[in-house]
Amino acid sequence: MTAEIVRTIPGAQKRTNDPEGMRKKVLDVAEASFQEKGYHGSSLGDLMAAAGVSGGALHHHFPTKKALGLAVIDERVAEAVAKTWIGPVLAAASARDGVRLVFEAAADELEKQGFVRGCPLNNLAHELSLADPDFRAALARIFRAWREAIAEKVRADQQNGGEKGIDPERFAALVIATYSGAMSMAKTAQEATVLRQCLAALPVSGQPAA
Amino acid sequence: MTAEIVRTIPGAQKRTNDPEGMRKKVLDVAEASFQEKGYHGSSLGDLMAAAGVSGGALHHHFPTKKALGLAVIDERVAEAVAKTWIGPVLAAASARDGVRLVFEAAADELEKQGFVRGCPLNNLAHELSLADPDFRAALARIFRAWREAIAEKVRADQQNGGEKGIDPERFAALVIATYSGAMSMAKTAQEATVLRQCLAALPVSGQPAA
DNA sequence: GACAAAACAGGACAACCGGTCTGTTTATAA
DNA sequence: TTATAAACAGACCGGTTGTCCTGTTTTGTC
Repeated sequence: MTAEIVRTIPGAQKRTNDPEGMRKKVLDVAEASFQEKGYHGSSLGDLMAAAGVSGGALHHHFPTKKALGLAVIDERVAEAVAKTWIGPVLAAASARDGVRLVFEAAADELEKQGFVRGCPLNNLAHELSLADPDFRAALARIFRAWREAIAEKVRADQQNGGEKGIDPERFAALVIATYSGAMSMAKTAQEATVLRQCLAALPVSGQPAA
Repeated sequence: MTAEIVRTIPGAQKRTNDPEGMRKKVLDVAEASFQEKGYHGSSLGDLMAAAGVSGGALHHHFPTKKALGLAVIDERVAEAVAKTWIGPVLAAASARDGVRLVFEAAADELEKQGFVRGCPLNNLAHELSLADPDFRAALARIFRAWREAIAEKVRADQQNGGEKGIDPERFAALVIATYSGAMSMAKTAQEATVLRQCLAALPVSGQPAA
């Protein structure tokens, strides 16, 4: 054992001018393109050009287009739902408050951008759920985690004496369905007002009346 | 003016063994395929084979694939929404009753089939809204007609002394968004229970509580 | 029957897509 | 230094797609 001490961690290679790896760049471009043009509407050639990546590099990190799609779903879409929905709801004073905050934040964001791309999860769910069982399973997992997080928040509120008289599972289903459908309508109409209308009609405001 | 009286209407020709026209056959096949495999996922070759139509015939009735897509949206999807939603709601005793009936009918149908294809309008809306302005406009028209029909039913109920305390526009937005989102979740989970959960959480039952 | 236009049939084509293949560079370990 | 394998580069190929083009048949009009 006259060899020197290893000074680099095996498996953690870094490129000269690419400290974070080319894989991340591809995922960034793919995530954006899948949302705007869909999975089938995004060709690998387009992604390669947009990311500045050669065909060999892309094939090295993602052997097939399906592998890239699954990576986007598992790593990016799931993270987006966790960041924009699950986190804020769990951090809010109550489930109802959290839902209202997220709806308002989403509407504000859409109006600020002036362009509605839709919900990443729903966009891919519609296109890929019936096309491939693996895609469907990956998307269903995200929906389930989303629902369970909201339902669990309601149960926690109820143990603290709040949110009486509502069914956790039903509330979670209603909230997610309404949000998804409202984003679908907003995307088609290219207008965010329907999101605020749905929020006002939901039983999360002062007067739950529709 | 010695000519005889015309005895046939110009432009209303009929084929020998095709009394209803080949155009209808193509629309039937395209409508079904677009819903299951999407617009981009349905190749003209597949449609030609499924409909038993030659390329020349298809090109004669629909010069481009986009023309076929617009025809499916304008003639079939709009009609489907009118038949399964607008009609039953207008015929019901009240808007709330109508919504509940349609939700239950949809859930029954899904459970009977054992397979969830999703809402035709939403499926195409997600795939085509951002892809083409003409598609988006056609789909937005259907959404708008859907919303206005439900809102108008609520207003009619209110003039008859019912459905007090609810905003017609908000109610319509909530109902359609919830239905669309619930169908999206049902499609991804391949299960119809979420539809019944959303119905129970909607303010159309005896106890509107979520 | 003669003529014109619509309604089809079916092949051909250029463009594109996803995947594969063979090199070349770079980093790690001995 | 040298061996080794990962990280890329870039050309290539078979298959598919949407569209177009040229014939042939049917339908309606004079």
